[in-house]
Amino acid sequence: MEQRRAGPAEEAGGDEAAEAGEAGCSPAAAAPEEPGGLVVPEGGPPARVIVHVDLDCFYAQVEMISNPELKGKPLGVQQKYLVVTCNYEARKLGVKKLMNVRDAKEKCPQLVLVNGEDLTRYREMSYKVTELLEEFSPVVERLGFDENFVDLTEMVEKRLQQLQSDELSALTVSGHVYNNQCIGYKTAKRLEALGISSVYDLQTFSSKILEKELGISVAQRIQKLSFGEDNSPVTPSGPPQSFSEEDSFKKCSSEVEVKNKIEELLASLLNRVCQDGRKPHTIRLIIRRYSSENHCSRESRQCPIPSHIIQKLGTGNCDVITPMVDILMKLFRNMVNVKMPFHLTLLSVCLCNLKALNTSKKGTIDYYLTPSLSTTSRSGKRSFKMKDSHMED
DNA sequence: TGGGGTTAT
DNA sequence: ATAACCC
Repeated sequence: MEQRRAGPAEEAGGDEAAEAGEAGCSPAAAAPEEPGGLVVPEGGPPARVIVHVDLDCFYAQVEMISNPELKGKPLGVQQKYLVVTCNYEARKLGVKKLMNVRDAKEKCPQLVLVNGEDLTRYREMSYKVTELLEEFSPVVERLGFDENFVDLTEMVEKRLQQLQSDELSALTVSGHVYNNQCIGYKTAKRLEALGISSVYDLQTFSSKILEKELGISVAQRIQKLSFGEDNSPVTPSGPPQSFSEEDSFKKCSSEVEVKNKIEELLASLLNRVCQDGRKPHTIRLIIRRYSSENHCSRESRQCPIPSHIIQKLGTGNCDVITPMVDILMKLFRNMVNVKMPFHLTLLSVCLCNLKALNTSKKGTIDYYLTPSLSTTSRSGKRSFKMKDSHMED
Protein backbone atom coordinates (compact mmCIF):
# COMPACT_ATOMS: atom_id res chain seq x y z
CA MET A 1 0.00 0.00 0.00
CA GLU A 2 1.34 3.35 -0.91
CA GLN A 3 0.42 6.11 1.43
CA ARG A 4 1.33 9.35 -0.24
CA ARG A 5 1.53 12.67 1.61
CA ALA A 6 0.34 11.02 4.75
CA GLY A 7 3.40 10.93 6.90
CA PRO A 8 5.10 7.62 6.10
CA ALA A 9 7.12 5.70 8.61
CA GLU A 10 10.45 7.00 9.79
CA GLU A 11 13.42 5.88 7.73
CA ALA A 12 14.46 2.34 8.45
CA GLY A 13 18.14 3.02 7.93
CA GLY A 14 20.58 2.87 5.08
CA ASP A 15 21.61 5.74 2.91
CA GLU A 16 18.64 5.78 0.64
CA ALA A 17 15.23 4.35 1.15
CA ALA A 18 12.80 3.45 -1.56
CA GLU A 19 9.42 1.85 -1.19
CA ALA A 20 7.32 0.53 -4.00
CA GLY A 21 3.75 -0.41 -3.75
CA GLU A 22 0.39 -0.61 -5.33
CA ALA A 23 -1.57 2.55 -4.92
CA GLY A 24 -5.21 3.36 -5.11
CA CYS A 25 -6.44 -0.20 -4.69
CA SER A 26 -10.16 -0.52 -4.51
CA PRO A 27 -11.57 -1.64 -1.17
CA ALA A 28 -11.43 -5.40 -0.92
CA ALA A 29 -14.02 -7.95 0.04
CA ALA A 30 -11.80 -9.46 2.67
CA ALA A 31 -10.17 -7.05 5.06
CA PRO A 32 -7.96 -9.07 7.36
CA GLU A 33 -7.27 -7.79 10.84
CA GLU A 34 -3.60 -6.99 11.42
CA PRO A 35 -2.06 -7.84 14.78
CA GLY A 36 -1.89 -4.12 15.55
CA GLY A 37 -5.59 -3.76 14.86
CA LEU A 38 -5.31 -1.93 11.53
CA VAL A 39 -7.73 -3.01 8.86
CA VAL A 40 -5.72 -3.61 5.70
CA PRO A 41 -7.62 -4.08 2.48
CA GLU A 42 -6.13 -6.76 0.23
CA GLY A 43 -6.53 -6.01 -3.38
CA GLY A 44 -6.85 -7.28 -6.85
CA PRO A 45 -4.23 -6.51 -9.45
CA PRO A 46 -2.13 -3.41 -8.94
CA ALA A 47 -3.86 -0.44 -10.50
CA ARG A 48 -0.65 1.54 -10.38
CA VAL A 49 2.95 1.09 -9.40
CA ILE A 50 4.49 4.04 -7.69
CA VAL A 51 7.94 4.23 -6.19
CA HIS A 52 8.60 6.61 -3.37
CA VAL A 53 12.26 7.62 -3.09
CA ASP A 54 13.10 9.29 0.18
CA LEU A 55 16.67 10.40 0.77
CA ASP A 56 17.87 10.07 4.33
CA CYS A 57 19.31 13.09 6.12
CA PHE A 58 19.71 14.69 2.75
CA TYR A 59 21.57 17.85 3.72
CA ALA A 60 24.01 15.86 5.82
CA GLN A 61 24.68 13.51 2.93
CA VAL A 62 25.40 16.40 0.59
CA GLU A 63 27.84 17.82 3.12
CA MET A 64 29.60 14.47 3.49
CA ILE A 65 29.98 14.21 -0.26
CA SER A 66 31.35 17.78 -0.42
CA ASN A 67 33.79 17.06 2.36
CA PRO A 68 34.56 13.34 2.80
CA GLU A 69 36.48 14.06 6.01
CA LEU A 70 33.10 14.47 7.64
CA LYS A 71 32.20 10.86 6.95
CA GLY A 72 32.28 8.73 10.06
CA LYS A 73 31.98 11.73 12.36
CA PRO A 74 28.77 12.82 14.03
CA LEU A 75 27.58 15.61 11.75
CA GLY A 76 24.82 18.15 12.13
CA VAL A 77 23.61 20.71 9.62
CA GLN A 78 22.94 24.01 11.30
CA GLN A 79 20.53 26.76 10.33
CA LYS A 80 20.53 29.61 12.81
CA TYR A 81 20.41 27.96 16.24
CA LEU A 82 18.89 24.73 15.04
CA VAL A 83 20.36 21.43 13.94
CA VAL A 84 17.93 20.86 11.09
CA THR A 85 19.23 17.42 10.25
CA CYS A 86 22.12 15.17 11.15
CA ASN A 87 23.77 11.99 10.00
CA TYR A 88 23.34 8.59 11.63
CA GLU A 89 26.52 8.84 13.69
CA ALA A 90 24.98 11.88 15.35
CA ARG A 91 21.60 10.22 15.78
CA LYS A 92 23.20 7.29 17.54
CA LEU A 93 24.57 9.80 20.03
CA GLY A 94 21.17 11.30 20.71
CA VAL A 95 20.96 14.20 18.28
CA LYS A 96 17.51 14.67 16.77
CA LYS A 97 16.25 16.61 13.78
CA LEU A 98 15.36 20.22 14.58
CA MET A 99 17.17 20.09 17.89
CA ASN A 100 18.53 23.20 19.50
CA VAL A 101 22.27 23.60 18.90
CA ARG A 102 22.79 23.90 22.66
CA ASP A 103 20.89 20.73 23.44
CA ALA A 104 22.65 18.92 20.62
CA LYS A 105 26.09 19.99 21.85
CA GLU A 106 25.13 18.99 25.36
CA LYS A 107 24.01 15.56 24.20
CA CYS A 108 26.94 15.17 21.88
CA PRO A 109 29.98 17.40 22.56
CA GLN A 110 31.91 15.86 19.62
CA LEU A 111 29.18 16.92 17.20
CA VAL A 112 30.58 18.56 14.07
CA LEU A 113 28.38 21.33 12.75
CA VAL A 114 28.28 22.78 9.26
CA ASN A 115 26.18 25.75 8.26
CA GLY A 116 23.34 24.84 5.94
CA GLU A 117 21.54 28.14 5.57
CA ASP A 118 22.53 28.44 1.93
CA LEU A 119 20.46 25.82 0.14
CA THR A 120 22.16 26.18 -3.25
CA ARG A 121 24.08 22.90 -3.25
CA TYR A 122 21.20 21.00 -1.70
CA ARG A 123 18.84 22.34 -4.33
CA GLU A 124 21.23 21.41 -7.12
CA MET A 125 21.72 17.88 -5.81
CA SER A 126 18.01 17.56 -5.31
CA TYR A 127 17.29 18.30 -8.95
CA LYS A 128 20.05 15.92 -10.04
CA VAL A 129 18.22 13.14 -8.24
CA THR A 130 14.90 14.12 -9.79
CA GLU A 131 16.44 14.26 -13.25
CA LEU A 132 17.97 10.83 -12.76
CA LEU A 133 14.59 9.41 -11.84
CA GLU A 134 12.99 11.11 -14.81
CA GLU A 135 15.05 8.81 -17.02
CA PHE A 136 12.88 5.92 -15.82
CA SER A 137 9.62 7.75 -16.27
CA PRO A 138 8.89 11.41 -16.89
CA VAL A 139 6.15 11.22 -14.27
CA VAL A 140 8.13 12.28 -11.21
CA GLU A 141 6.63 14.37 -8.45
CA ARG A 142 8.88 16.14 -5.98
CA LEU A 143 8.03 16.67 -2.35
CA GLY A 144 10.48 18.96 -0.68
CA PHE A 145 14.12 18.56 -1.69
CA ASP A 146 14.55 14.95 -0.68
CA GLU A 147 11.49 13.01 -1.81
CA ASN A 148 10.31 11.88 -5.22
CA PHE A 149 7.33 9.84 -6.35
CA VAL A 150 7.82 8.00 -9.62
CA ASP A 151 4.88 6.48 -11.48
CA LEU A 152 6.29 3.29 -12.98
CA THR A 153 2.95 1.80 -14.02
CA GLU A 154 3.78 1.82 -17.73
CA MET A 155 7.27 0.44 -17.26
CA VAL A 156 6.04 -2.40 -15.07
CA GLU A 157 3.24 -3.29 -17.46
CA LYS A 158 5.68 -3.49 -20.34
CA ARG A 159 8.11 -5.64 -18.38
CA LEU A 160 5.37 -7.99 -17.24
CA GLN A 161 4.28 -8.49 -20.82
CA GLN A 162 7.79 -9.59 -21.71
CA LEU A 163 7.92 -12.29 -19.05
CA GLN A 164 7.14 -15.95 -19.72
CA SER A 165 4.41 -17.50 -17.62
CA ASP A 166 6.84 -19.57 -15.52
CA GLU A 167 8.90 -16.50 -14.75
CA LEU A 168 5.70 -14.69 -13.88
CA SER A 169 4.59 -17.28 -11.37
CA ALA A 170 7.99 -17.16 -9.69
CA LEU A 171 7.51 -13.48 -8.87
CA THR A 172 6.85 -12.60 -5.26
CA VAL A 173 5.79 -9.25 -3.94
CA SER A 174 5.88 -8.13 -0.37
CA GLY A 175 3.78 -5.39 1.12
CA HIS A 176 4.43 -2.73 3.65
CA VAL A 177 2.37 -1.22 6.42
CA TYR A 178 3.06 2.22 7.73
CA ASN A 179 3.24 3.53 11.24
CA ASN A 180 0.18 4.51 13.11
CA GLN A 181 0.76 8.24 12.86
CA CYS A 182 -1.78 10.94 11.95
CA ILE A 183 -0.94 13.76 9.45
CA GLY A 184 -0.72 17.70 9.30
CA TYR A 185 -0.34 19.66 12.60
CA LYS A 186 -3.57 21.63 12.46
CA THR A 187 -5.72 18.72 11.37
CA ALA A 188 -4.05 16.43 13.90
CA LYS A 189 -5.04 18.86 16.66
CA ARG A 190 -8.64 18.93 15.46
CA LEU A 191 -8.72 15.16 15.17
CA GLU A 192 -7.34 14.76 18.64
CA ALA A 193 -10.13 16.96 19.94
CA LEU A 194 -12.48 14.37 18.42
CA GLY A 195 -10.66 11.55 20.19
CA ILE A 196 -8.85 10.45 17.02
CA SER A 197 -5.18 9.85 17.68
CA SER A 198 -4.32 6.80 15.60
CA VAL A 199 -4.88 5.66 12.03
CA TYR A 200 -7.18 2.97 13.39
CA ASP A 201 -9.25 5.60 15.23
CA LEU A 202 -9.61 7.46 11.96
CA GLN A 203 -10.56 4.31 10.03
CA THR A 204 -13.38 3.54 12.44
CA PHE A 205 -14.66 7.07 13.06
CA SER A 206 -18.07 8.15 11.75
CA SER A 207 -17.71 9.58 8.25
CA LYS A 208 -20.67 11.86 8.70
CA ILE A 209 -19.36 13.49 11.85
CA LEU A 210 -15.88 13.81 10.36
CA GLU A 211 -17.33 15.55 7.30
CA LYS A 212 -19.21 17.98 9.54
CA GLU A 213 -16.06 18.74 11.53
CA LEU A 214 -13.46 19.07 8.78
CA GLY A 215 -15.48 19.66 5.63
CA ILE A 216 -16.30 16.99 3.12
CA SER A 217 -13.11 17.41 1.09
CA VAL A 218 -10.55 16.94 3.86
CA ALA A 219 -12.69 14.37 5.69
CA GLN A 220 -13.12 12.03 2.76
CA ARG A 221 -9.53 12.32 1.68
CA ILE A 222 -7.92 11.63 5.03
CA GLN A 223 -10.30 8.81 5.83
CA LYS A 224 -9.41 7.09 2.55
CA LEU A 225 -5.76 7.70 3.37
CA SER A 226 -6.29 5.94 6.69
CA PHE A 227 -7.06 2.78 4.71
CA GLY A 228 -3.98 3.26 2.56
CA GLU A 229 -6.10 4.41 -0.36
CA ASP A 230 -4.78 7.31 -2.30
CA ASN A 231 -5.97 7.72 -5.85
CA SER A 232 -4.27 11.04 -6.34
CA PRO A 233 -2.17 11.08 -9.48
CA VAL A 234 1.58 11.48 -9.48
CA THR A 235 1.81 14.98 -10.87
CA PRO A 236 5.06 15.74 -12.69
CA SER A 237 6.64 18.63 -10.88
CA GLY A 238 8.68 19.97 -13.77
CA PRO A 239 10.64 23.15 -13.15
CA PRO A 240 9.79 25.13 -10.01
CA GLN A 241 6.81 27.48 -9.96
CA SER A 242 8.52 29.95 -7.70
CA PHE A 243 11.91 31.00 -6.41
CA SER A 244 12.24 32.36 -2.94
CA GLU A 245 14.94 33.24 -0.47
CA GLU A 246 14.35 34.01 3.16
CA ASP A 247 16.31 35.04 6.17
CA SER A 248 15.25 34.92 9.77
CA PHE A 249 16.78 36.86 12.60
CA LYS A 250 16.21 38.00 16.14
CA LYS A 251 15.40 41.57 15.28
CA CYS A 252 15.17 43.89 12.34
CA SER A 253 13.66 47.26 13.16
CA SER A 254 14.83 49.90 10.72
CA GLU A 255 14.19 50.61 7.08
CA VAL A 256 17.91 50.56 6.31
CA GLU A 257 18.30 47.08 7.73
CA VAL A 258 15.28 45.92 5.78
CA LYS A 259 16.66 47.33 2.58
CA ASN A 260 20.04 45.68 3.07
CA LYS A 261 18.51 42.30 3.77
CA ILE A 262 16.18 42.61 0.81
CA GLU A 263 19.08 43.48 -1.46
CA GLU A 264 20.92 40.34 -0.41
CA LEU A 265 17.92 38.10 -0.90
CA LEU A 266 17.15 39.62 -4.26
CA ALA A 267 20.70 39.30 -5.55
CA SER A 268 20.70 35.56 -4.93
CA LEU A 269 17.28 35.21 -6.45
CA LEU A 270 18.27 36.98 -9.61
CA ASN A 271 21.17 34.61 -10.06
CA ARG A 272 18.86 31.65 -9.76
CA VAL A 273 16.25 33.08 -12.07
CA CYS A 274 18.93 33.94 -14.58
CA GLN A 275 20.15 30.34 -14.64
CA ASP A 276 16.63 29.05 -14.98
CA GLY A 277 16.03 31.05 -18.12
CA ARG A 278 12.37 31.74 -17.51
CA LYS A 279 11.20 35.12 -16.34
CA PRO A 280 9.15 35.90 -13.26
CA HIS A 281 6.21 38.23 -13.74
CA THR A 282 5.29 38.65 -10.08
CA ILE A 283 7.32 39.66 -7.06
CA ARG A 284 6.31 39.17 -3.45
CA LEU A 285 7.63 40.31 -0.10
CA ILE A 286 6.88 38.28 2.99
CA ILE A 287 7.48 39.35 6.57
CA ARG A 288 7.06 37.86 10.00
CA ARG A 289 6.50 40.28 12.84
CA TYR A 290 7.76 39.63 16.30
CA SER A 291 5.15 38.27 18.64
CA SER A 292 5.32 36.06 21.68
CA GLU A 293 2.68 33.71 20.36
CA ASN A 294 1.48 33.17 16.82
CA HIS A 295 5.02 32.82 15.51
CA CYS A 296 3.72 30.99 12.44
CA SER A 297 1.89 33.87 10.90
CA ARG A 298 3.30 35.75 7.99
CA GLU A 299 2.10 38.65 5.92
CA SER A 300 2.83 39.33 2.30
CA ARG A 301 2.31 41.84 -0.48
CA GLN A 302 2.86 41.19 -4.13
CA CYS A 303 2.71 43.06 -7.41
CA PRO A 304 3.43 42.51 -11.07
CA ILE A 305 6.98 43.13 -12.19
CA PRO A 306 6.96 46.02 -14.69
CA SER A 307 7.58 44.71 -18.18
CA HIS A 308 10.59 46.94 -18.80
CA ILE A 309 12.31 45.25 -15.87
CA ILE A 310 11.33 41.77 -17.00
CA GLN A 311 13.00 42.40 -20.32
CA LYS A 312 16.30 43.34 -18.67
CA LEU A 313 16.24 40.26 -16.45
CA GLY A 314 18.25 37.79 -18.49
CA THR A 315 20.76 40.25 -19.85
CA GLY A 316 22.89 40.81 -16.78
CA ASN A 317 24.43 44.06 -17.95
CA CYS A 318 21.62 46.31 -16.72
CA ASP A 319 20.94 47.14 -13.12
CA VAL A 320 17.63 45.58 -12.26
CA ILE A 321 18.40 45.35 -8.55
CA THR A 322 17.82 49.02 -7.84
CA PRO A 323 14.35 49.31 -9.39
CA MET A 324 13.33 45.97 -7.92
CA VAL A 325 14.47 46.91 -4.44
CA ASP A 326 12.46 50.08 -4.86
CA ILE A 327 9.39 48.00 -5.64
CA LEU A 328 10.05 45.74 -2.66
CA MET A 329 10.43 48.72 -0.34
CA LYS A 330 7.08 50.03 -1.54
CA LEU A 331 5.56 46.67 -0.79
CA PHE A 332 7.24 46.79 2.59
CA ARG A 333 5.84 50.21 3.45
CA ASN A 334 2.46 48.97 2.32
CA MET A 335 2.61 46.36 5.09
CA VAL A 336 4.54 48.16 7.80
CA ASN A 337 3.97 51.66 9.04
CA VAL A 338 7.59 52.79 9.17
CA LYS A 339 6.67 55.86 11.22
CA MET A 340 5.87 53.50 14.05
CA PRO A 341 8.36 51.19 15.74
CA PHE A 342 8.44 47.71 14.22
CA HIS A 343 10.16 44.44 14.98
CA LEU A 344 10.56 41.84 12.25
CA THR A 345 11.95 38.34 12.64
CA LEU A 346 11.86 37.27 9.00
CA LEU A 347 12.11 38.68 5.51
CA SER A 348 11.50 36.69 2.37
CA VAL A 349 11.41 37.60 -1.30
CA CYS A 350 9.63 35.43 -3.79
CA LEU A 351 9.70 35.56 -7.59
CA CYS A 352 6.84 33.67 -9.17
CA ASN A 353 4.43 33.56 -12.06
CA LEU A 354 7.26 32.31 -14.23
CA LYS A 355 6.86 32.46 -17.98
CA ALA A 356 8.91 30.74 -20.60
CA LEU A 357 10.06 33.66 -22.74
CA ASN A 358 9.74 37.40 -22.72
CA THR A 359 6.44 36.43 -24.34
CA SER A 360 6.51 39.04 -27.04
CA LYS A 361 2.86 39.46 -27.83
CA LYS A 362 3.59 41.47 -30.94
CA GLY A 363 1.36 40.21 -33.68
CA THR A 364 -1.09 38.60 -31.26
CA ILE A 365 -4.39 40.07 -30.19
CA ASP A 366 -3.02 40.49 -26.66
CA TYR A 367 -0.58 43.07 -27.94
CA TYR A 368 -3.45 45.41 -28.68
CA LEU A 369 -5.33 44.56 -25.50
CA THR A 370 -2.50 44.93 -23.00
CA PRO A 371 -2.07 48.61 -22.11
CA SER A 372 1.47 48.28 -20.77
CA LEU A 373 2.73 46.91 -24.07
CA SER A 374 1.11 49.43 -26.29
CA THR A 375 3.33 52.35 -27.36
CA THR A 376 0.60 54.96 -27.44
CA SER A 377 -1.03 54.67 -24.05
CA ARG A 378 0.81 56.37 -21.22
CA SER A 379 -2.43 56.58 -19.32
CA GLY A 380 -3.16 52.96 -20.02
CA LYS A 381 0.14 52.01 -18.48
CA ARG A 382 -0.68 53.88 -15.32
CA SER A 383 -4.10 52.42 -14.89
CA PHE A 384 -2.72 48.95 -15.53
CA LYS A 385 -0.13 49.41 -12.83
CA MET A 386 -2.53 50.90 -10.32
CA LYS A 387 -5.12 48.24 -10.88
CA ASP A 388 -2.76 45.34 -10.42
CA SER A 389 -0.35 46.43 -7.80
CA HIS A 390 -2.50 48.37 -5.35
CA MET A 391 0.39 50.68 -4.78
CA GLU A 392 0.44 54.42 -4.54
CA ASP A 393 2.86 56.18 -6.83
C1' DT B 1 11.81 25.64 14.76
C1' DG B 2 14.97 26.69 9.37
C1' DG B 3 14.60 27.60 4.54
C1' DG B 4 12.46 26.25 1.46
C1' DG B 5 8.23 24.43 -1.57
C1' DT B 6 2.81 23.35 -3.17
C1' DT B 7 -2.27 23.80 -3.54
C1' DA B 8 -6.79 25.48 -1.95
C1' DT B 9 -9.74 29.11 -0.53
C1' DA C 1 -3.62 37.48 0.66
C1' DT C 2 -3.86 33.98 3.58
C1' DA C 3 -3.99 29.38 5.29
C1' DA C 4 -3.09 24.86 5.14
C1' DC C 5 -0.10 21.23 3.83
C1' DC C 6 4.71 18.88 2.72
C1' DC C 7 9.87 18.26 3.53
